[in-house]
Amino acid sequence: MPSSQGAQPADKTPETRQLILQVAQRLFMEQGYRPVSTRHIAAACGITQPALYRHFATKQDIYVAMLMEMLALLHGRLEHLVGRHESVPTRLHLVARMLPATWIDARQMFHDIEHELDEPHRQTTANAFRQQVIAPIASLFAEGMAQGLLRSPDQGGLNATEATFLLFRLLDDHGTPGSRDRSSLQHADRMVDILLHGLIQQRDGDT
Amino acid sequence: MPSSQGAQPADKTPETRQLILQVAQRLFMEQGYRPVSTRHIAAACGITQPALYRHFATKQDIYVAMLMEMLALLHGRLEHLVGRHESVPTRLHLVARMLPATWIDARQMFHDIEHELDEPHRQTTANAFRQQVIAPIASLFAEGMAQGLLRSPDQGGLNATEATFLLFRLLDDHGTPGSRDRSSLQHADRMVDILLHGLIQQRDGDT
DNA sequence: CCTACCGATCGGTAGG
DNA sequence: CCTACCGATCGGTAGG
Repeated sequence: MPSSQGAQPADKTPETRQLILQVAQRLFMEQGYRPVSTRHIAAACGITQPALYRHFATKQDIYVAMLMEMLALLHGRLEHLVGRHESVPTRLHLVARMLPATWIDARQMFHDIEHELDEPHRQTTANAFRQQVIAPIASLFAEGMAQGLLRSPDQGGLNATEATFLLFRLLDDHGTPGSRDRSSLQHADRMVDILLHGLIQQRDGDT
Repeated sequence: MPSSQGAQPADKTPETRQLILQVAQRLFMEQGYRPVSTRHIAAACGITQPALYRHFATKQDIYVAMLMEMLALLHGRLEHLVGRHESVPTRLHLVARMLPATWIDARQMFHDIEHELDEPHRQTTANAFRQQVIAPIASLFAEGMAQGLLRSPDQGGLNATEATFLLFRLLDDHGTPGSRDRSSLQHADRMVDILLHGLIQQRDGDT
């Protein structure tokens, strides 16, 4: 009996892990955490469900590992945009235009992190999100405040981190009617414009 | 055999239905749709789970009935505030201050409506929400545009419905750090102020 | 990497 | 309004 070490046609493959993460990303981003069962992921990978557990200890670990890859990708793009030699508003527009393409559905993701992960996994993802995504964007807002361009908290504005979370809420247009035919680039530009200038009519012409 | 009509100590009670809705509202608003099982609701009401089905055909029906009561309450308060003789910005502040108290967690509710209800129930709730909540607030934005106070879509602004959804997204501060010690009234005022004037520094002093 | 299976939980029904 | 129970699905494990 000691001939069964587990060496089928494709066992312990190191690339299967990447396939799982790829498939999991697509499914989790489309449907959220709960509705995507470990059996769904396995089937989409062409393996059985228990085989998943040779690469990840729990379903939560699959989700977190996938999220980490997404955050790393996003971080690279953010650093690139934030470091450009452009005005703060211009760079805010660039960031806002890039985010929805990489991000897909931030609202769903926040919901899953809050409600489906246990405390350790929640801590891990929250920290990574803060460092890789929030921090770069917040530095942009901070720069605008240092220049006197943006209102600081004591001038009726927000601190840099609050402003960043607000930007995320603005960009999230799921459930808004008419969001289908509007291009996401137009929407991003519009939201940044309103965030900067507000809805009140500017008086540079007449009324 | 026609002696079993079902008449235990407390059967078919008409007030049990109200108790169920009351309990369901508390649980659903605290935890969301999925985690609150029909057994939880029944236990909190002091009855068994199958007894629920004497008052509601499905779990979704409980949720929708509860939502309808909340929307009706909210509608009354909105009509009252919107009809006041105050400026549009003042009434927007009043509405923004009232919403979080009645609403609790709009993000969770939207998520549940989208992901946990089937198409008929989703339609029902979406229509009620649009008519009882969105419409009154949108009329306020429309009034502001008619006065030339707020930017219309062709002036870089939003139409009244889009502006209303945006207001909801602004008021939703779940997950924002520091949202614990900030009073919800302060937060509401701040968000309306930013929605109206933006984050750009106004030049009415120097700089 | 597989087959087989566990314990738990769910919404809902049968039958009285 | 109750007891008892159904069929389905879930995450995860045993054992090879």
